[in-house]
Amino acid sequence: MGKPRDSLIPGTLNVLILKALSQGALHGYAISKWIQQASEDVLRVEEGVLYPALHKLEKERWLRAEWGVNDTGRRAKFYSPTPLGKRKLQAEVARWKRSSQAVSTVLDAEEA
Amino acid sequence: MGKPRDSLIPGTLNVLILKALSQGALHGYAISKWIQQASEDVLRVEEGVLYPALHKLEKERWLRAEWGVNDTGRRAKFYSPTPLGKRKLQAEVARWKRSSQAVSTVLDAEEA
DNA sequence: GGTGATACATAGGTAACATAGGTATCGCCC
DNA sequence: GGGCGATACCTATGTTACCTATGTATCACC
Repeated sequence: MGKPRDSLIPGTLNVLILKALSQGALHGYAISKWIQQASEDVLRVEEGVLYPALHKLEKERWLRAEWGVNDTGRRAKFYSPTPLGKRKLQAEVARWKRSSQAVSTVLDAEEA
Repeated sequence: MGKPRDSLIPGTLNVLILKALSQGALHGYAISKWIQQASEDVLRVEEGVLYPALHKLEKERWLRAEWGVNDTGRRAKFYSPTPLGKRKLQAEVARWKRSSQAVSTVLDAEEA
């Protein structure tokens, strides 16, 4: 089962979730759609991956969750970042930039 | 206090190895050093991670291995890419660019 | 003869993602 | 009123891939 990692780059899901919530609370399904649209359909987060990740982030107090109602009247669990989560977003974005830049530098290297 | 060093981005090791070998055969230890230097010391590949990865790539016929002697006269196992490995390098570089660009696009998106 | 660098290797643990299922509501169309 | 797709949540299991620790051996150097 757990085959090639095609869709997501492992290790990036948490920061993508935090980024999705940086503009305001969203429920899980909307987070998934937001990431998909913001990435112009390159990134897809399957629900079986998203929900366990949200539960873990809530448990670690990066996010807090609250049941509510969406704009069409349906029940949904809305997530928003805690202060810790906001700090983590900044740190994780910086880490991504540093590491991904390093990888790109290596892959662009004109070998000597 | 050197530069901050992060663990590898999961899924990038194979392509980094292939890139290291794109200009000619190298032995394992030299691959590790090459990646470290090409990334300006940001990326570091521990030996316990590198050697199993090399064995796997050899088994999957991305690489072939040959025992030889390095320039100081020591025995070492030299790896070089197979034709399959060369195709995989191109494909993996393209996949990395596409996916990493998508992540960066999302993380750079305007916030509220 | 002790230390550090080179060079290879395996073992055990964990985190993360992929896949596959499951429940339930709602709107729409036939 | 039955079927279907979209929305919205959830869990269970499999597998990969990396992390850490540990081991062997050679060689240069002081």
